Amino acid sequence: MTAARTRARRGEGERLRDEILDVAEELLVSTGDENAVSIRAIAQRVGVTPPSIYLHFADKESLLWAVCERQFAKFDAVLEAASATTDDPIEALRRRGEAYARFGLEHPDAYRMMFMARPTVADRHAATIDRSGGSAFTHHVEAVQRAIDTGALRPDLDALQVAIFTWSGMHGITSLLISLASFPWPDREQLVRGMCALQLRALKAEP
Amino acid sequence: MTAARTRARRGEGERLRDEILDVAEELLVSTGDENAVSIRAIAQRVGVTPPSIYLHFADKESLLWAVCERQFAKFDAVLEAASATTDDPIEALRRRGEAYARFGLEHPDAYRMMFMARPTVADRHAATIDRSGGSAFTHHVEAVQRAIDTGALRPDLDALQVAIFTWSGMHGITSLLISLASFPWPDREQLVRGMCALQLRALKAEP
DNA sequence: CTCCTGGAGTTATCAACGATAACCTAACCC
DNA sequence: GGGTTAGGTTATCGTTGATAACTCCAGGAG
Repeated sequence: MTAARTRARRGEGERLRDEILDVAEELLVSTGDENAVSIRAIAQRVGVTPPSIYLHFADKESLLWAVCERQFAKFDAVLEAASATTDDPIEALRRRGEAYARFGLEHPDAYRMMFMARPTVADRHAATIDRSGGSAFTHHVEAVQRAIDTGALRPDLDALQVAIFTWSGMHGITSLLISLASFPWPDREQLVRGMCALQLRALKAEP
Repeated sequence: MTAARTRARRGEGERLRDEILDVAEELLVSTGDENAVSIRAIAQRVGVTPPSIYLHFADKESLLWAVCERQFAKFDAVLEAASATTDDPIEALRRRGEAYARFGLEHPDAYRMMFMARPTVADRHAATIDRSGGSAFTHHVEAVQRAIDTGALRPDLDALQVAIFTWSGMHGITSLLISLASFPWPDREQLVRGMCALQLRALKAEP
């Protein structure tokens, strides 16, 4: 189907690994259906036979987690970029929150893999999560800490707990919007902004 | 494997349907793995051959949604019971929230089906959701409205929006705890209570 | 130039899954 | 007591993830 691949040279085996990841990612976003990402579909698109995949990935799950790892990097970059557009630590938190939801709604399948995966799956690949998701979470905790340090948020707050709460809030609205498509939601943007505002209201220092 | 079934009498066909649902539910909670709930596994446990399942359910998805419908009924009952233990509308909201999280954490697979299903799935069975999940949501909106009407929550709030926000918040913490099992969470109970408190703080009327 | 090692990828095959078509059969009604 | 039909079964299909065993060819050693 796809143009015949020329066999990779010695030591160039890694090339196929990257191609597989590219195709898997593209297949995921273009079809918008995780089930469409089958080992066979990937192999066909890459121009290779299914067993070749297993030369580079232990199983399908590992492959999907490798894709996930890439997404985490993008995700982290997007949030960091969003919060870097302002000096106000509260405004930075707001922009992080809105960017979070936007990322999830624009890449629902990636988001699903990152934050709504099966517990068994997450367990087996805990190391991957720690590496790739960990840095994004750390950045979030730091952003919260800055807001506490400057007195913008209540000083009695614990940055880690606040980070978890705000994360939960934005994850809640994002994942519900993704999963319950048939629910009669009001305007999405307004919901996201409202959720951000609600949480900040509870956390901001009294004037 | 299982004791040989005696063929159902005329008009008792529905009996098999119920047995299938019982087994599917039991399989889901006992294995804790949605993949373990295969048509074949169910059929074997019921003591019947796989095609018989299709006499009562159009396909696997419909079967799972029927299970889901039962869970929604339980879920709604649990939340209503929790909020009925107090007359204070704020306390009722808190108890609803904590009961929500407890239900999710105690029945993670059921919770996953109810609130974390695929959008395509949710779309095809939108009617089912509206019927079974709708009443639970309606009850929640009513609880919020009571709190607004008594002046416990800020009077400028819209009950529907507040219901969505509080739902999102509790769903956020619940689903993250379910999905990201390997994350180094602090104490679960404390997290859940903290999330409830945080949201109520933002919504309560000024003293 | 020849040999031969080992990295790269294929062919053949498995078991399990969801689903369907075609068939059987026991229960009930007249 | 014989047809009708609800309540199943047998046989089979296409697809999936996965593995064992083979082939092929680049490239270094002699």
